[in-house]
Amino acid sequence: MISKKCKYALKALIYISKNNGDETVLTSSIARDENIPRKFLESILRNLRNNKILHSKRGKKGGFALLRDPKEIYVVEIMRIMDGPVAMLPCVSLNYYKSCEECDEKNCKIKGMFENVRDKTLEILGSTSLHDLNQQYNQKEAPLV
Amino acid sequence: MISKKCKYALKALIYISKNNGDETVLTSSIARDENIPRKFLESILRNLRNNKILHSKRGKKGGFALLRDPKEIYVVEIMRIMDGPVAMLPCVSLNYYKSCEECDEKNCKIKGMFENVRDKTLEILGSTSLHDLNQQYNQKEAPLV
DNA sequence: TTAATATCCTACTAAATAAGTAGGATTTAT
DNA sequence: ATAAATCCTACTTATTTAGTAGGATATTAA
Repeated sequence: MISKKCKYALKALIYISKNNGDETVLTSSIARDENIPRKFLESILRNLRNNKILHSKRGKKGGFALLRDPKEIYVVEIMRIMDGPVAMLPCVSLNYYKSCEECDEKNCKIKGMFENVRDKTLEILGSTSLHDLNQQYNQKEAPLV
Repeated sequence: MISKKCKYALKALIYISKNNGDETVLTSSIARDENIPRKFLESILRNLRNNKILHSKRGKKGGFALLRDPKEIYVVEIMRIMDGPVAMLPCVSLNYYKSCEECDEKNCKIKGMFENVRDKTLEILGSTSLHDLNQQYNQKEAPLV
């Protein structure tokens, strides 16, 4: 499971992508339309700004906007910022590797399988952008060209 | 990330599969060889017994054994027992479905992608058995026949 | 220049989950 | 009878999750 924080982040970014003229988007608009607690959302957006996904403008007529083209912001990047590792085992994480300590990694019987899960997961999360999600992403087994 | 409890369960079951003659296997042997705290492991094994994965024998010469052929116990079943849902969103879980409440499921922009992740993940976890894991599972992109 | 409107920042809280530990009751083989 | 197991309940401690509270700071526009 991803955290609510992470889900809120994705929803908020999709919202900002959609309303992305030269205008910035208000925290309060996102909070209202997406049913996200405003103060909680504030801290999420500030976190995304600290991680160079958003930029912000303070004061009246302020708000948030994307720093990059929505076609170049991939879901996996957001998930790593918000929740950390995507992998199911610490010893299999590409970005947050940690040894399992109690087990002998060379002879671990479950590592291979979870590497496989990680790869399949990253194929999707690493190739789906905010732009894709706004296009009503849907590509079950047969991707439309 | 899966919990340590879940990882311990998998390691223990693989261990039991391996040592599976007519003999039962002792909690203490597993705990020693796999570096798992014994009392913690005890409760894990009892949980697996309650869920019809293991049967147990009390008293001297007691221990645990599989109730089924290791070829017919799939990783996904163990993960669901120990950690609950495999999916990344409650509204996308096959076995633990829950609405997201704050969002309109019909028009959710992230649901489709996470259904996809779920399907790819289940393809692996639902087809890998304890027997497979004992055969030093490894099938990156090119599965050996 | 002042009022309104935003983001920014720190600290706090409450509930749930994770990862165990403690201590003994019960059962079984010898 | 005794030793060796599992069984069971309750407790603990730390971490994470999901926020809330209260104001400081910056910006715009009248």
